[in-house]
Amino acid sequence: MDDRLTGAVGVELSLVTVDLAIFTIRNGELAVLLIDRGKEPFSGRAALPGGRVRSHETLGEGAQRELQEETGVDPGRLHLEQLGAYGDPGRDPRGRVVTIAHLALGPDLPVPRGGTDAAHAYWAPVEELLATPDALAFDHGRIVTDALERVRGELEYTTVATAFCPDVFTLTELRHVYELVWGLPLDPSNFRRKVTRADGFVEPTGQQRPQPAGRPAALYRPGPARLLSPPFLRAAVHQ
Amino acid sequence: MDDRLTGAVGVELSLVTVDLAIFTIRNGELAVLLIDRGKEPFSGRAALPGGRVRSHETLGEGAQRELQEETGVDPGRLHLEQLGAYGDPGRDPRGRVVTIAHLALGPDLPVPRGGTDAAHAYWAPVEELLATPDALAFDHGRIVTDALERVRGELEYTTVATAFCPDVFTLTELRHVYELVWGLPLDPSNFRRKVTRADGFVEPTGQQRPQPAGRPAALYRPGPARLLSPPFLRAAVHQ
DNA sequence: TCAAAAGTGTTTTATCTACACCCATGA
DNA sequence: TCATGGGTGTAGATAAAACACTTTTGA
Repeated sequence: MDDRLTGAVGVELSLVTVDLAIFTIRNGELAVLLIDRGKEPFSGRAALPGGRVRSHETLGEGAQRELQEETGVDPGRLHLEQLGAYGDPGRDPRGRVVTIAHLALGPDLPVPRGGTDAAHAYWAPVEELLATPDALAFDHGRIVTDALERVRGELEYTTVATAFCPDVFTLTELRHVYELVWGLPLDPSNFRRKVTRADGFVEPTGQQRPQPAGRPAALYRPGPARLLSPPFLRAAVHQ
Repeated sequence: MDDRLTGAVGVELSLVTVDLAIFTIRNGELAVLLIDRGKEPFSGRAALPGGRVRSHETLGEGAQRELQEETGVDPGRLHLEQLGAYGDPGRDPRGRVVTIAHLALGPDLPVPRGGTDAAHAYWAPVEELLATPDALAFDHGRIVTDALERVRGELEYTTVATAFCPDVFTLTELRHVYELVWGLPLDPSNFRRKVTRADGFVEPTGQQRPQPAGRPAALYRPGPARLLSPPFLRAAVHQ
């Protein structure tokens, strides 16, 4: 990322990168993966992981490769989608850099190993980050905000919430995902009804998991459906 | 768009363009603006309007400029949003070209004037286009498909449908937008109720418009709301 | 006065919300 | 047997779907 963008003035070429907003739930809060930049620009500042798209790969493949490089996790276990392109002329002081931001969701992942060019990689609580949007390098604060808004919306009409859960999970765990991402409490019994009624959202495994206290909980795995019908609306019309 | 992308191999630079899927409703059907390409590659094939992003402008500004160049319409009257980035290595035979596809919606626009590098520009019915997805150059068939799916979804939970209407419109005209985009009939009375109940969707002007036959219709203008609450769900659970 | 399109009302049905209540387990 | 969390049932409010019905105009 350090090469000077020698002005290809006539042809107006750009450097194209992918950046990743990788969310997970750790210690009961929503967290995003950050790296501490070891190089200029923004040396010492926190940033989203990312890197150049190589000439032979698609944008999605580039994002998947960076994802694996930064987290060391099998990308097949993560939900990955494109968020959007960010290309304001001033967003990178080195010159024109257009980044294709991606959004990844995963279960509580192992502490990431340091990426190739990343000195440190660590999970940062999203809540703190939103309070100080300029804490991140480039326009990455904006990207995190947009990514979070995307996730909040997608929980309403898709089944991606299961991407935050391990292979098998309880309905209480799934409800915690909604409560943490939306930042509001949900009625346990109504949530259970909606999830089990929605076709293909979750499938019972037939197994149970003992709890620290109380009745053991039934375990479920993700179902085949990607879209949620009917959707879960987070804020009904409340006059 | 004709310059050879002389391989900047070491630095892997890309040409960044914007492409526009501009939808309107003409003659009772949904139409998208196409141009006939006059140059290689895909000379003679139809394509979406678009062009290079200039070094000083944001992606949105580039899209807005292309929009004005192709349609000659004040961009303030159109709804414009980013759709997504398309950058598969093989999508342009000249080399790596990443395009940031945008989506624009507008009322029945004047027949577009030919753009700068576009021999012809014309409105093509979307329905015919979907039947022959390979009719378009590059991956533009895919972009049109994705754009249409985006519009269909946004009608459910936003107020963008008014972007298809002129400054003032009747509720029947607004309903026709939904019916055309979704491709299914809606109950007029229930539609009316939902629209007028939804806060900030439309505002009555107090005026009326005589109809070719029957009672004159009340005229409305777009309201201030951008999000629709509660949303309009197109296909309820019909087990 | 008739046709046509706008606009209102009503009935039925489904769904959401809130909350009471029961179940299964460990201590 | 008690506390704890999982899980079920139910009554009232709210909204959606279907469709009958009324209103207003031009011919």
